[in-house]
Amino acid sequence: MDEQARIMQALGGVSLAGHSVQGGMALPPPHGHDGTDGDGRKQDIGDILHQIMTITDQSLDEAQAKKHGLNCHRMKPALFSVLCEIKEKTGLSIRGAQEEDSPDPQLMRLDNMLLAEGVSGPEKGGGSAAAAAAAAATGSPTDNSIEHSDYRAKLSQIRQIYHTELEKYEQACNEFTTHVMNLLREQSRTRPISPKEIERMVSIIHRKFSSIQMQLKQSTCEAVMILRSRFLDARRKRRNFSKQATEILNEYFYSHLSNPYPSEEAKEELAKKCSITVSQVRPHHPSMFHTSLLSNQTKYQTVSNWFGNKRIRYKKNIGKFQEEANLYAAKTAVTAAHAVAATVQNSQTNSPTTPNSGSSGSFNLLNSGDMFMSMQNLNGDSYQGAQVGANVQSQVDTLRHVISQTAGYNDALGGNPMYSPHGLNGNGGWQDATTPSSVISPIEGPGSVHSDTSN
DNA sequence: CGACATGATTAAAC
DNA sequence: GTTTAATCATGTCG
Repeated sequence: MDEQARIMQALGGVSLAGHSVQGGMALPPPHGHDGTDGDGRKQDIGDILHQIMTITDQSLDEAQAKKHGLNCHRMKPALFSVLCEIKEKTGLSIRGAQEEDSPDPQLMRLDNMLLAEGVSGPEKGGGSAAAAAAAAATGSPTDNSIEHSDYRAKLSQIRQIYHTELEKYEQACNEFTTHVMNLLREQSRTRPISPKEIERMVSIIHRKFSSIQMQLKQSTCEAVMILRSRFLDARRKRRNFSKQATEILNEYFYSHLSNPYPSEEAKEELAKKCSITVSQVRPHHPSMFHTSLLSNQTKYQTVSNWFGNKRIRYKKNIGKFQEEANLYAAKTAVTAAHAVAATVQNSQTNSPTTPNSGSSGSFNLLNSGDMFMSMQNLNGDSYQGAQVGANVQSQVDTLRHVISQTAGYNDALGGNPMYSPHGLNGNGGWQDATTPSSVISPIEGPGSVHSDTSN
């Protein structure tokens, strides 16, 4: 304590001497007081500085009183201008030290992640309640959709926490900033503070708070990652499709046997019909943070998987799928027959058929005449497919199958194929559906198709 | 538990 | 980018 006082004393002396306080500075006129000797003045200044330096050690009331005393002190203006001068001289170096804040790449990465995951972006779908409602709305809410809504709920929980925390931080930051600004404004009465300085202080505070926010963002990202990895792990456990779903997929497959490559629209339609939810959809490479940016190709990956597997497995062992093929062919044939009847009626009532791709529930036919032609020609194996649209082709596939059955060639014994996989060419690939130049002869050697059940 | 079924993943070809 | 073919990993059934 003694030493501090001594330093204070020395400091006062030096600074005052160095800056010609005693000379031309705007000191209060000496005549106002009786203490006109230099020593007394020095003592006075030393006292003031000492009070300033030790102001933080005192209680609030005491400090307040001292502050008031200082503000009213006759030496105050003089000290103020001295401080101004010192500041002006040292200000340059401070200003030079100001660094430009560059956008933090780490922070940007975190922001992008949170945005991609829908944590920081605009609320979509109305949160978990909407997700649950959507899950309930689908005819048969599968386990997957429940799982998915669970995921959504958890995500929205994280989202909520993140937002409240962020808001808290922002509020605290603002409060603290105004507090500091008030303090500085208050202090500016005793010491010179430029607006630039206040600005700088504010930016420092903001930087500090944003570093805290970054921690929040980081931990939020981690939480999402953990949630996501758990969710993906859960999905990794394969779930078989519902019976209805496989039925729908099989129906499509066997009615498009000549070209079992559903278009994107068809896949979408099938996915919808099968209630294959997004939870059953995942990017080809299950890397993090991509679901919200799913492209169309990956969107119906599950349907594509199914068709890929089906094609290869069907081709590998057609014999094994005979029964299934017959079943679905017969099933679709009924629908087709109904469609034919409907079309006949339609053409009679002079209503033109409008193309309605993707809706396998209602077939579109060019006209009834063509359809009958097709059917007749099928028996004669001279069908010209080029004129017929793809949707008709699917019915042709089915009908041909049925007709081939009723035509009575060959028996169904010993696993012999009831109909030949006409869409399949000799090389084991599917022909182009738009140009089924000629139908494979039904009198194909049974050996060429039935063959092995070995694997 | 083992065999088979089936959805997903992968490399390679296109 | 898609598809094929092989393979993995899990579900299911007896």
